[in-house]
Amino acid sequence: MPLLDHLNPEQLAAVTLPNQHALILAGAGSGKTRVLTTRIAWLVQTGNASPAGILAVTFTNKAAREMLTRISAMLPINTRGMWVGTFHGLCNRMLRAHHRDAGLPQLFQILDSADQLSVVKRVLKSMNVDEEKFQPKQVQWFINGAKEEGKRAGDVEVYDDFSRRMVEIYAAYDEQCRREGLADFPELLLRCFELLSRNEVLRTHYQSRFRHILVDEFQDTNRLQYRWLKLLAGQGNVIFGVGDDDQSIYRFRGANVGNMADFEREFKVENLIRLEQNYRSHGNILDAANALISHNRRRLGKNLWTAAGEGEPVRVYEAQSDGYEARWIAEEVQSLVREGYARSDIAVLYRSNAQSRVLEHALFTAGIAYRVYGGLRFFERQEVKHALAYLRLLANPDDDSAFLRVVNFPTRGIGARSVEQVQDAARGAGGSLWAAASSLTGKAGTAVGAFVKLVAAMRENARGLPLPEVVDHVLHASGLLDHYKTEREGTDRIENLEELVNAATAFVRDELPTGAALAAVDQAEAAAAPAAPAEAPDPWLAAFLAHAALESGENQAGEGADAVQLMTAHSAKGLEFHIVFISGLEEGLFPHEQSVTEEDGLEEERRLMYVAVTRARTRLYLSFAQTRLLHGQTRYNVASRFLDEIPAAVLKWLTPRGGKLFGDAAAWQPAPAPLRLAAKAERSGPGALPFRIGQNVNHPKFGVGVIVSAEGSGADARVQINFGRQGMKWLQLEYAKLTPA
DNA sequence: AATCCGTCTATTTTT
DNA sequence: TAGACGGATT
Repeated sequence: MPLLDHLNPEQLAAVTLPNQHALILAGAGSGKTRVLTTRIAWLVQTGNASPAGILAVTFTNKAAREMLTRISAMLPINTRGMWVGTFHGLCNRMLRAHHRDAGLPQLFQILDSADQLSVVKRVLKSMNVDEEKFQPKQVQWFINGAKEEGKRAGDVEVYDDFSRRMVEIYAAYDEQCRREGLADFPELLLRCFELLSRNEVLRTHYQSRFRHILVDEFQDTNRLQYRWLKLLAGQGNVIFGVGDDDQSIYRFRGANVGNMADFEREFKVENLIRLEQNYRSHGNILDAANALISHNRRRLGKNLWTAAGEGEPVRVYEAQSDGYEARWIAEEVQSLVREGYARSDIAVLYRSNAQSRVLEHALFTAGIAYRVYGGLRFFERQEVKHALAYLRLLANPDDDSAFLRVVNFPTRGIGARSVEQVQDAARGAGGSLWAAASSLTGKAGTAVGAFVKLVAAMRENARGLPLPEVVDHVLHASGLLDHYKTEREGTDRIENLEELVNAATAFVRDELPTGAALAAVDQAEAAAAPAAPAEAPDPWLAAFLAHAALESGENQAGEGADAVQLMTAHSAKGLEFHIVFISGLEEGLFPHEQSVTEEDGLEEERRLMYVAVTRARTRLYLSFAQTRLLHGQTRYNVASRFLDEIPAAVLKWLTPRGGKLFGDAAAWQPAPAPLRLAAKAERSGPGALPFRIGQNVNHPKFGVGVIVSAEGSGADARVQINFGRQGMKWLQLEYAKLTPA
């Protein structure tokens, strides 16, 4: 079967497994997506499954899209009947189809994290809660955490006044969302889970439909997602899970690697296949990765190998400072480009976003085009959010969040007190702001009345128009375009607003089968759903709004440009590059200092490093700096322990190793102590200190460290030394047996 | 309604 | 150090 050509034995075994639960441990670069998509194609082609019997779930829209594209290339069928999408996308699809059973309005709106935060703030205000004690972010975190545990406010355990109040806030928040017809991200999951567990008819319907459930990135699932899968699997359906416990780097947002082991145990998985052949990296890079990850205790176990040669050694560079490190990277990039590498083949990775600054500066100075990942996405821009708020108000007048966002934007003389009046009236009547505003201003002439009339007119004029024209009408009628025309920096914003019309056009054209749009279609075919009401609101508008919330859009323009790629190690997951720089390999930074106090934190950092290392195809650079400016202070760091965990045999030090004079000594200059600290040390008297600030020293018990500061003189002389993982210590010079390292 | 100023904070992120 | 945010000012 041509479908199965060019698969290696393990991939082939995985693809052609019988209809039983399976867990595929897919190492980095082992052809995971290929196995997943070929498995689906194989199931359909052999008649083991019908397209409609397949549900495949991923974490990102990008991954879902990629899967659909590849399946379409392998199978000459319409992939429409297949449910391929993100957890949130699929839940949204199900909730739209059964909104009545789920207790949601047909046009419920989806809150992204920022929207959710503003609802939380609003609730806190209305409850007169001290925002110092109950910080909105923390409340949001609490609510989402509870939802991901499958708990409603009534299910959360209360152990003190604080948690009691927290639960009250949670309850009030959920009530507010219900009133406004809103669902936040975890709500989509939880609501869908509750729908299926409470409604036997629906559960049976979907259980008998999705005979094959395929899960991508199993290690990233949270508890609720796992339970959702279990529920859908029922007794007879088959789960095909693909994941890599060594690449689990999202525990901080609820991912639970333990789900893999639980799956294996609870489903009595007998088919466990390891994909260990790596098609991405050269041998030395894999050796480095394998050795590094072998320091983790809790693993399912896996060792990557490659048929490619060992390739180049892993290059290591020690810089005096973060600035020097960045400059060196820029120079190296320049010579690579001269060698013929495309800039886009090169990635510079770092642990935290703050590090991008120096790198950007160096690249900019060197005149190298670069692109930074992260930052504001298209649908998160304020002008786009404003436009979407008008659209939301058209679709659902009860959406107070949308109302508040645009009631006075562009400014139309509705001040805080007018808004408060409306809010009071709404509270009194138990209705929405929109309802209160319309009844309050029966006699027009007031500013609020004008706003109500404006939106009502917009709704009327938009009725029956195709989606892009609805968007276009709203942009004009709302005054958003005029507003940004008068603003100094408004040109970009206007472009984005015009882009929103394009997005709507593209949305209608492509019907993005990964999620939202199909909801409208499902509605008709949903077995258990009652007939749609005669005067259905524009399903396209609702679908587009869901799309905007679920898929926040490209990070930035310039996607395809030939530029060096700058990103965090987290964002690099799933990508690959010919050349990879991992910068800032210092204790406290990578591994991050906050991680050592967390349970299993260090192992997660190591997995993150493993992810970073395995992004490289042909060449990998590791670099660190002796000093780094952090929060406006110079920090003296020691090299990351991760460097020690990579076998010396695969490393090639470009600078003398560990400060000792190895190799090309001329290339290495001792770090000059920053002036401020040097002066402080000098105050203790000339000759008092046989050591220099910033110097590497050896301590018989604590090992190698860096002198960070000093005080006192003579017998009182003390030095502060950063021993990295041993921590920061003050040592009395007289007693401490320090030797230069 | 826009601007200024002081205060606070500072891992990682998708949906 | 710098950037974001909230409150007070103009």
